[in-house]
Amino acid sequence: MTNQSIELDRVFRALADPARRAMVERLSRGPAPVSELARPLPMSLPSAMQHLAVLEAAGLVRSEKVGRVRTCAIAPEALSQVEQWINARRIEWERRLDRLGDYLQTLDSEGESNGPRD
Amino acid sequence: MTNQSIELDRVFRALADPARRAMVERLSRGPAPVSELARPLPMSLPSAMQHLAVLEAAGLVRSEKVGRVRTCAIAPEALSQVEQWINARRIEWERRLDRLGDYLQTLDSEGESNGPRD
DNA sequence: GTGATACTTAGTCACATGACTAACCAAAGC
DNA sequence: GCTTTGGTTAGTCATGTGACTAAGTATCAC
Repeated sequence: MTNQSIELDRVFRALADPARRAMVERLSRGPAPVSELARPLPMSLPSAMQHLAVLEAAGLVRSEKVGRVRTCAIAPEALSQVEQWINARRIEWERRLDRLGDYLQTLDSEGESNGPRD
Repeated sequence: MTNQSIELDRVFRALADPARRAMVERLSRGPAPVSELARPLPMSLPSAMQHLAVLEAAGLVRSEKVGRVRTCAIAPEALSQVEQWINARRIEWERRLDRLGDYLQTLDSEGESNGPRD
């Protein structure tokens, strides 16, 4: 279990909740205080704060308190990790499908000439 | 709570586990029977099957049983949903940062000419 | 300095998750 | 046909998650 893997765990898990995704969506459009993030959500403020804590633990959100207001902002680096993982998978299966395509085409050519043409 | 959102929940949640990601990684390289997916994992076969069920419920994996062997394959469509969501967020914050950049440049120009030049 | 505002902490509770063993079913192999 | 193999189901259990209320702290506005 690498550190890499544990971070991915946290990021995927953090995004696996509509309330938390709503917060990320809001923050993608600019920084906001806790109360503004919590207001649209159908839950109490403490519950919303818990979600926020999950996002911060995953590195998706940074926040800073000034006076009595905590302002939150998105931290895009964490998302790029997810993108990289997905891209790696896509590359693997596309390469495989290419090989498969080549193979099928080979079969096809062999069919035309009624045997391999080496 | 849209259907879209519920699907995203399931996909993110499914990927938030190293055992399940390992299965997806394996299947990206080609189809495999249940036992091959389970073998490298540090858990019993029934536990592995449960993980597999989560992946299937999320639409990330399809499987078909022939004889006594169930062969699993990746279903790439589900992953593209995730990609789309992440891209949408990136577009939002990049647009915002562009606007911010423009604004800062405006301030800069105003500084040079010592006032707005309209 | 008193009250409202903006969080924060603590404590509780229901339910979901993820692991296990044991037992079971059905197709192969001999 | 009996055994092995590959998968499945059932039932149990510990832990994690996500919600709440109540109460506390630290600013800010007057």
